[in-house]
Amino acid sequence: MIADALAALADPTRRQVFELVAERPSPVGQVADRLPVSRPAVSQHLRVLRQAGLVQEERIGTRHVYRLDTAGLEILRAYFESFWERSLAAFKGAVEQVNRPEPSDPPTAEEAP
Amino acid sequence: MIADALAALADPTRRQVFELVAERPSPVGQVADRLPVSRPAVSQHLRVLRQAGLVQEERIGTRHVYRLDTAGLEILRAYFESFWERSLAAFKGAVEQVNRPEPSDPPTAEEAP
DNA sequence: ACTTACCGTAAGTTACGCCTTACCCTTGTT
DNA sequence: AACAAGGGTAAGGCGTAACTTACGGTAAGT
Repeated sequence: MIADALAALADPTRRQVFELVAERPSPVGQVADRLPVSRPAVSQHLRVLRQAGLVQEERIGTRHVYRLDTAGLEILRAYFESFWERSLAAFKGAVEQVNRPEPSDPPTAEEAP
Repeated sequence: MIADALAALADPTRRQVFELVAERPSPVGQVADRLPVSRPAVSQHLRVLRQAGLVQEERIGTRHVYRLDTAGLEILRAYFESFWERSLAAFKGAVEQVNRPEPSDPPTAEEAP
Protein backbone atom coordinates (compact mmCIF):
# COMPACT_ATOMS: atom_id res chain seq x y z
CA MET A 1 0.00 0.00 0.00
CA ILE A 2 1.33 3.38 -0.97
CA ALA A 3 -0.15 4.96 2.15
CA ASP A 4 1.67 2.62 4.50
CA ALA A 5 4.99 3.12 2.74
CA LEU A 6 4.74 6.89 2.83
CA ALA A 7 3.63 6.96 6.44
CA ALA A 8 6.47 4.61 7.34
CA LEU A 9 9.15 6.84 5.86
CA ALA A 10 7.65 10.03 7.20
CA ASP A 11 9.18 9.63 10.64
CA PRO A 12 12.84 10.77 10.64
CA THR A 13 14.07 8.06 12.98
CA ARG A 14 12.26 5.34 11.08
CA ARG A 15 13.66 6.62 7.82
CA GLN A 16 17.13 6.41 9.32
CA VAL A 17 16.43 2.84 10.31
CA PHE A 18 15.32 2.13 6.79
CA GLU A 19 18.38 3.74 5.24
CA LEU A 20 20.76 1.88 7.54
CA VAL A 21 19.11 -1.44 6.79
CA ALA A 22 18.97 -0.70 3.08
CA GLU A 23 22.65 0.13 2.96
CA ARG A 24 23.59 -3.12 4.61
CA PRO A 25 21.47 -5.94 6.06
CA SER A 26 21.76 -5.74 9.82
CA PRO A 27 20.36 -7.27 13.01
CA VAL A 28 18.25 -5.14 15.30
CA GLY A 29 20.85 -4.40 17.93
CA GLN A 30 23.39 -3.24 15.41
CA VAL A 31 20.92 -0.71 14.06
CA ALA A 32 20.04 0.47 17.55
CA ASP A 33 23.72 1.06 18.32
CA ARG A 34 23.86 3.60 15.53
CA LEU A 35 20.80 5.53 16.63
CA PRO A 36 19.97 7.56 19.72
CA VAL A 37 16.93 5.40 20.54
CA SER A 38 16.46 2.18 22.43
CA ARG A 39 16.44 -1.25 20.85
CA PRO A 40 12.70 -1.83 21.34
CA ALA A 41 12.08 1.43 19.52
CA VAL A 42 14.10 0.15 16.57
CA SER A 43 12.25 -3.14 16.72
CA GLN A 44 8.92 -1.33 16.51
CA HIS A 45 10.14 0.77 13.61
CA LEU A 46 11.27 -2.34 11.77
CA ARG A 47 7.87 -3.88 12.28
CA VAL A 48 6.20 -0.88 10.69
CA LEU A 49 8.68 -0.96 7.82
CA ARG A 50 8.09 -4.64 7.31
CA GLN A 51 4.31 -4.24 7.26
CA ALA A 52 4.81 -1.50 4.69
CA GLY A 53 6.78 -3.86 2.48
CA LEU A 54 9.96 -1.84 2.79
CA VAL A 55 12.13 -4.35 4.66
CA GLN A 56 12.09 -8.11 5.11
CA GLU A 57 13.25 -10.29 7.96
CA GLU A 58 15.57 -13.25 8.02
CA ARG A 59 16.24 -15.15 11.22
CA ILE A 60 19.84 -16.26 11.64
CA GLY A 61 20.32 -17.94 14.97
CA THR A 62 19.15 -15.58 17.64
CA ARG A 63 19.61 -12.61 15.37
CA HIS A 64 16.83 -11.15 13.26
CA VAL A 65 18.54 -9.73 10.23
CA TYR A 66 16.58 -7.11 8.30
CA ARG A 67 17.30 -6.12 4.76
CA LEU A 68 15.70 -3.96 2.14
CA ASP A 69 12.55 -5.16 0.43
CA THR A 70 12.65 -3.88 -3.12
CA ALA A 71 8.90 -4.37 -3.53
CA GLY A 72 7.91 -1.48 -1.33
CA LEU A 73 10.61 0.76 -2.69
CA GLU A 74 9.49 0.03 -6.23
CA ILE A 75 5.94 1.06 -5.37
CA LEU A 76 7.12 4.44 -4.17
CA ARG A 77 9.48 4.91 -7.09
CA ALA A 78 6.78 4.08 -9.61
CA TYR A 79 4.28 6.30 -7.82
CA PHE A 80 6.43 9.41 -8.02
CA GLU A 81 7.65 8.69 -11.49
CA SER A 82 4.18 8.22 -12.94
CA PHE A 83 3.10 11.23 -10.98
CA TRP A 84 5.87 13.22 -12.54
CA GLU A 85 4.76 12.48 -16.09
CA ARG A 86 1.10 12.94 -15.28
CA SER A 87 1.85 16.30 -13.71
CA LEU A 88 3.68 17.46 -16.79
CA ALA A 89 0.78 16.43 -18.99
CA ALA A 90 -1.71 18.25 -16.80
CA PHE A 91 0.58 21.23 -16.62
CA LYS A 92 0.47 21.74 -20.37
CA GLY A 93 -2.82 23.49 -20.91
CA ALA A 94 -4.53 23.50 -17.56
CA VAL A 95 -3.13 26.79 -16.35
CA GLU A 96 -5.80 28.92 -18.00
CA GLN A 97 -8.66 26.61 -17.14
CA VAL A 98 -9.05 27.67 -13.56
CA ASN A 99 -12.46 29.21 -14.08
CA ARG A 100 -13.80 26.33 -16.11
CA PRO A 101 -16.09 24.23 -13.90
CA GLU A 102 -14.93 20.83 -15.10
CA PRO A 103 -13.77 19.72 -18.55
CA SER A 104 -15.58 16.41 -17.98
CA ASP A 105 -12.30 14.55 -17.70
CA PRO A 106 -10.21 15.37 -20.78
CA PRO A 107 -8.57 12.50 -22.66
CA THR A 108 -6.11 11.13 -20.15
CA ALA A 109 -6.41 7.58 -21.40
CA GLU A 110 -3.23 6.44 -19.71
CA GLU A 111 -5.04 4.56 -17.00
CA ALA A 112 -4.37 0.86 -16.93
CA PRO A 113 -7.52 -1.28 -16.34
CA MET B 1 13.82 19.28 2.39
CA ILE B 2 13.14 15.63 1.84
CA ALA B 3 11.83 15.23 5.36
CA ASP B 4 9.19 17.92 4.94
CA ALA B 5 8.00 16.51 1.63
CA LEU B 6 7.65 12.99 2.98
CA ALA B 7 5.93 14.15 6.15
CA ALA B 8 3.57 16.26 4.07
CA LEU B 9 2.45 13.37 1.89
CA ALA B 10 2.20 10.95 4.79
CA ASP B 11 -1.23 12.15 5.86
CA PRO B 12 -3.95 10.58 3.67
CA THR B 13 -6.15 13.66 3.53
CA ARG B 14 -3.24 15.91 2.71
CA ARG B 15 -2.09 13.56 0.00
CA GLN B 16 -5.57 13.71 -1.50
CA VAL B 17 -5.37 17.48 -1.46
CA PHE B 18 -2.03 17.25 -3.20
CA GLU B 19 -3.31 14.88 -5.85
CA LEU B 20 -6.38 16.98 -6.57
CA VAL B 21 -4.31 20.13 -6.93
CA ALA B 22 -1.70 18.35 -9.01
CA GLU B 23 -4.31 17.03 -11.41
CA ARG B 24 -5.75 20.48 -12.01
CA PRO B 25 -4.94 23.86 -10.41
CA SER B 26 -7.81 24.70 -8.09
CA PRO B 27 -8.88 27.26 -5.50
CA VAL B 28 -9.22 26.20 -1.90
CA GLY B 29 -12.99 25.92 -1.75
CA GLN B 30 -13.14 23.73 -4.80
CA VAL B 31 -10.74 21.29 -3.20
CA ALA B 32 -12.68 21.31 0.05
CA ASP B 33 -15.88 20.46 -1.82
CA ARG B 34 -14.31 17.22 -2.98
CA LEU B 35 -13.14 16.14 0.45
CA PRO B 36 -14.93 15.23 3.68
CA VAL B 37 -13.13 17.93 5.69
CA SER B 38 -13.75 21.61 6.28
CA ARG B 39 -12.29 24.39 4.18
CA PRO B 40 -9.91 25.62 6.90
CA ALA B 41 -8.55 22.10 7.16
CA VAL B 42 -7.77 22.15 3.45
CA SER B 43 -6.21 25.57 3.82
CA GLN B 44 -3.91 24.28 6.54
CA HIS B 45 -2.97 21.26 4.46
CA LEU B 46 -2.13 23.49 1.52
CA ARG B 47 0.09 25.60 3.73
CA VAL B 48 2.03 22.52 4.77
CA LEU B 49 2.30 21.39 1.17
CA ARG B 50 3.49 24.83 0.13
CA GLN B 51 6.16 24.94 2.82
CA ALA B 52 7.28 21.51 1.66
CA GLY B 53 7.70 22.82 -1.88
CA LEU B 54 5.00 20.58 -3.28
CA VAL B 55 2.46 23.21 -4.33
CA GLN B 56 2.58 26.90 -5.15
CA GLU B 57 0.02 29.63 -4.76
CA GLU B 58 -1.35 32.16 -7.24
CA ARG B 59 -3.86 34.78 -6.19
CA ILE B 60 -6.58 35.46 -8.75
CA GLY B 61 -9.06 37.93 -7.37
CA THR B 62 -10.37 36.60 -4.12
CA ARG B 63 -9.41 33.10 -5.07
CA HIS B 64 -6.13 31.53 -4.08
CA VAL B 65 -5.35 29.04 -6.80
CA TYR B 66 -2.93 26.28 -5.88
CA ARG B 67 -1.06 24.20 -8.40
CA LEU B 68 1.66 21.60 -8.34
CA ASP B 69 5.22 22.68 -7.63
CA THR B 70 7.48 20.41 -9.62
CA ALA B 71 10.47 21.27 -7.43
CA GLY B 72 9.29 19.29 -4.42
CA LEU B 73 8.08 16.42 -6.55
CA GLU B 74 11.43 16.23 -8.28
CA ILE B 75 13.22 15.96 -4.95
CA LEU B 76 11.13 12.95 -3.99
CA ARG B 77 11.44 11.35 -7.38
CA ALA B 78 15.22 11.74 -7.39
CA TYR B 79 15.45 10.47 -3.84
CA PHE B 80 13.70 7.19 -4.55
CA GLU B 81 15.35 6.70 -7.89
CA SER B 82 18.86 7.15 -6.52
CA PHE B 83 17.87 5.00 -3.62
CA TRP B 84 16.77 2.31 -5.99
CA GLU B 85 20.13 2.12 -7.72
CA ARG B 86 22.06 2.40 -4.47
CA SER B 87 20.04 -0.41 -2.98
CA LEU B 88 20.79 -2.66 -5.90
CA ALA B 89 24.51 -1.91 -5.58
CA ALA B 90 24.49 -2.63 -1.89
CA PHE B 91 22.42 -5.73 -2.46
CA LYS B 92 25.08 -7.27 -4.66
CA GLY B 93 27.65 -8.54 -2.22
CA ALA B 94 26.48 -7.40 1.17
CA VAL B 95 24.29 -10.37 1.91
CA GLU B 96 27.09 -12.45 3.34
CA GLN B 97 28.63 -9.64 5.35
CA VAL B 98 26.17 -9.69 8.18
CA ASN B 99 28.68 -10.95 10.69
CA ARG B 100 31.35 -8.44 9.75
CA PRO B 101 31.54 -5.84 12.52
CA GLU B 102 31.73 -2.61 10.49
CA PRO B 103 33.73 -1.56 7.42
CA SER B 104 34.82 1.55 9.38
CA ASP B 105 32.26 3.84 7.83
CA PRO B 106 32.52 3.60 4.04
CA PRO B 107 32.82 6.93 2.20
CA THR B 108 29.45 8.59 2.67
CA ALA B 109 30.74 12.15 2.52
CA GLU B 110 27.39 13.59 1.51
CA GLU B 111 26.81 15.55 4.69
CA ALA B 112 26.53 19.30 4.15
CA PRO B 113 27.90 21.48 6.99
C1' DA C 1 -21.02 52.37 0.68
C1' DC C 2 -22.72 48.04 1.74
C1' DT C 3 -22.91 43.38 0.97
C1' DT C 4 -21.25 38.99 -0.74
C1' DA C 5 -17.69 35.65 -1.91
C1' DC C 6 -13.41 33.58 -0.79
C1' DC C 7 -9.83 32.73 2.17
C1' DG C 8 -6.17 32.68 6.10
C1' DT C 9 -5.44 32.49 11.14
C1' DA C 10 -6.27 31.61 16.23
C1' DA C 11 -7.81 28.82 19.94
C1' DG C 12 -9.22 24.56 21.67
C1' DT C 13 -10.08 19.55 21.63
C1' DT C 14 -9.10 14.97 20.56
C1' DA C 15 -6.74 11.28 18.80
C1' DC C 16 -2.67 9.12 17.34
C1' DG C 17 2.33 8.10 17.19
C1' DC C 18 6.93 7.64 19.25
C1' DC C 19 9.66 6.35 23.05
C1' DT C 20 10.86 4.06 27.43
C1' DT C 21 10.80 0.45 31.01
C1' DA C 22 9.62 -4.15 32.19
C1' DC C 23 8.80 -8.82 30.93
C1' DC C 24 8.99 -13.25 28.32
C1' DC C 25 10.54 -16.16 24.54
C1' DT C 26 13.92 -18.49 21.53
C1' DT C 27 18.53 -19.97 20.32
C1' DG C 28 23.26 -21.03 21.19
C1' DT C 29 26.97 -22.00 24.56
C1' DT C 30 29.59 -24.15 28.48
C1' DA D 1 20.91 -28.17 32.65
C1' DA D 2 21.88 -23.65 33.39
C1' DC D 3 23.30 -19.35 31.62
C1' DA D 4 23.85 -15.78 28.21
C1' DA D 5 22.76 -13.33 23.92
C1' DG D 6 19.52 -11.36 20.95
C1' DG D 7 14.67 -9.68 20.22
C1' DG D 8 9.65 -9.15 20.13
C1' DT D 9 5.69 -7.46 22.87
C1' DA D 10 2.78 -4.86 26.52
C1' DA D 11 1.69 -0.90 29.06
C1' DG D 12 2.10 3.78 30.00
C1' DG D 13 3.57 8.69 29.41
C1' DC D 14 3.95 12.52 26.54
C1' DG D 15 4.27 15.39 22.75
C1' DT D 16 2.20 16.74 18.48
C1' DA D 17 -0.62 16.70 14.51
C1' DA D 18 -5.33 17.01 12.45
C1' DC D 19 -9.75 18.77 12.75
C1' DT D 20 -13.50 21.98 14.15
C1' DT D 21 -15.65 26.53 15.20
C1' DA D 22 -15.11 31.43 15.38
C1' DC D 23 -13.19 35.54 13.70
C1' DG D 24 -10.89 39.01 10.72
C1' DG D 25 -9.43 40.61 6.20
C1' DT D 26 -9.36 41.53 1.15
C1' DA D 27 -11.49 41.73 -3.44
C1' DA D 28 -15.59 41.87 -6.47
C1' DG D 29 -20.51 42.98 -7.22
C1' DT D 30 -24.90 45.92 -6.68
